[in-house]
Amino acid sequence: MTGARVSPRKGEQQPAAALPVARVHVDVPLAHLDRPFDYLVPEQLDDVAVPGARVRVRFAGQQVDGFLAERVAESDYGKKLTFLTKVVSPEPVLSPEIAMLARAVADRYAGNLIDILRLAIPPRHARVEAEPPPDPAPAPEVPDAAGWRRYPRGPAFLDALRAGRQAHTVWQALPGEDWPARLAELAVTAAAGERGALLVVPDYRDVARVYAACVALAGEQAVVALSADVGPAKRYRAWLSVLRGGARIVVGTRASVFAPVHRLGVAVVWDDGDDLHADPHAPYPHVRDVLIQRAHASGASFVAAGFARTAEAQLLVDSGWAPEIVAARDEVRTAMPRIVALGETDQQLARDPAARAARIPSVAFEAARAALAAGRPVLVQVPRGGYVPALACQQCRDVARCRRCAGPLGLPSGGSDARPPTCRWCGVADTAFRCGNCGSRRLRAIVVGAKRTAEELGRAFADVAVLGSGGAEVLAEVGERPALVVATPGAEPVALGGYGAALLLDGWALLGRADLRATEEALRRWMTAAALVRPASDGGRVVVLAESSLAPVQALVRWDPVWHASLELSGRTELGFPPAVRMASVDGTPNAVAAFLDELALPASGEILGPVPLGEPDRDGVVKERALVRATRTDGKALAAALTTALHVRTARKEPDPIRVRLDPLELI
DNA sequence: GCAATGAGCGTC
DNA sequence: ACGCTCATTGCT
Repeated sequence: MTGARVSPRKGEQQPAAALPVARVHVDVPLAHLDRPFDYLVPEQLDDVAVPGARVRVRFAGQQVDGFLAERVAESDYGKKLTFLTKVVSPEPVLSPEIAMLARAVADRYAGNLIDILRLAIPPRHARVEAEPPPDPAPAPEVPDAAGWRRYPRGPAFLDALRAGRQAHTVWQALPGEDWPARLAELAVTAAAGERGALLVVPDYRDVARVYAACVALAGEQAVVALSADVGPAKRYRAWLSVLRGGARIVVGTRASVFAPVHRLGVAVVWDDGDDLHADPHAPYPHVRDVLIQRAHASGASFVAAGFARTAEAQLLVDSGWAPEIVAARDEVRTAMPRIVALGETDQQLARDPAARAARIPSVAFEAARAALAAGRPVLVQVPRGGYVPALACQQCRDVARCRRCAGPLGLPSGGSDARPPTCRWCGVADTAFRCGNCGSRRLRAIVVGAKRTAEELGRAFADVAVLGSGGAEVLAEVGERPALVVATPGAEPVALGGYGAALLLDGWALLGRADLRATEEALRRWMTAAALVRPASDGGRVVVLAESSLAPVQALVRWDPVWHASLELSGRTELGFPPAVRMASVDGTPNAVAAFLDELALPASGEILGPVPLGEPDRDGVVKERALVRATRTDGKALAAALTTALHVRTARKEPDPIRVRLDPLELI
């Protein structure tokens, strides 16, 4: 045997000569298996088993998909390794940058890496992968950015982008702003300096508008639109052209935050308060948070932009991390429509019999009539169904809050009317409610219903076309002619030349929601609609049916989103809610929640609220529960780590009842 | 004293 | 969902 070459037996595999160990992320849904596993690379697969490739491996007796993270010289596993089964494709779809980002995001949300990778990397389409890549687009010219001169710090920000300096900002767009053009200018400025740009917007209508604006400045080759709404082949082709460096500018919806843009220069989120920016699948990452994480890791600039401002964006401004870009008050006054608020007491009904039948206040009726007479469309914003009713103070209409934890009070469902109002968060009944704002002891249930008003409004203007936008049928834009455009929030079509007037009829529905973000959301939706209306000097008018003493109503009338966001943030700080603290909701069966909380090793600042019952019994008669867990922002990482560890313990023990953990959830009921 | 059977657990 | 370990059981 000495000196004899050991020839491999038939069918026996040999490991690759160099870097024979592949570290693989396997696609299994169990939390405690969220780490790389080592496999041997057979010599036949040596040249295709590249870092970032999709692979298949045998794992616990099954063939599973995975991503090859890296090739290393040896394993520290200590036992015998199995060989990779196959390399699905040598396309390096998981770049090191995205792998690091996905890991950071998974950790931030107490989730699995593989769940993030499934979101970040679209399904493969073999035929598209085989197509020859298009020629890379040349760097575009620096665009003219005169539109940014209306904002004092705007040109300086563009200078930073052009020079490739990292600069973060929170931008408040002026009413009527052609914001897709402004975002395109940011992106093309970065691209002119051979850097990439990522523009993330709430929905596909916005993608189409911003894409068109970018193409107008930089040409078709330089831009791709990423959205799950297009077919798999088209989607993978667009994504691959980003991966291969063909397109520098990406416009997309929430999953595009992970687009493998080369040399990212600027990452922008438009309207970060829109709940479409929160991914609905575990671990529920939010666009704004991911882009902040990404800007931090890659040296890119970050922009949160919108007509309104969230408390989260306000915190970025207040902390000094993202100095704001806002127009001067004079500029705001010139750009905005005339806005009036009508509370229930000021709603003098119109004299016109048809308008009286529609229960439309005369001010609103007159605004609509004047706009239609001038040949312009009128926007009517009506509420969507399905809001959770809550309790409010009879006197000042402030949402009734729990004295212990400041959660919203509601009437316990299914019981008799005699039961006292109970906190939806901590479950404590409040038998002696007293309003924190005005001291009144009387409560009222908040009622929803204004859709009929809009329908009847059509009858009041019998000879005018009524167009609907909302639900399944959403209009992108309407023309420059008289029409009543009835839309639910988020589905407002853009009007060429602007609306002549807008009637915002959903005040009670928006403000009455039993939600922490109800006022912020109301203002955001109103501003989004009101921003589509012509300036006051051009006859533009907005009527909102809500009490003018309320903070979001005042913020709308004065067009002061910054003031409202500051107020909102200080309120949340006082109450101990996000973004002032880090909070997690923990949902599951009562037993599962109790066992999970028992296992949870909270950081020093950690605190548990609840659990409280959640909704109605399911078909097994079990009422799910929700607990809220909070910690200081400094302890945010420790909180996420503690939640992750507790989840590991549960999946490792194969506990049958699942626990759902969401960090900083949008809805805190 | 030791094989046969099954529950539990890690998964490379 | 496979396949390994280890404990318990039952029989010599």
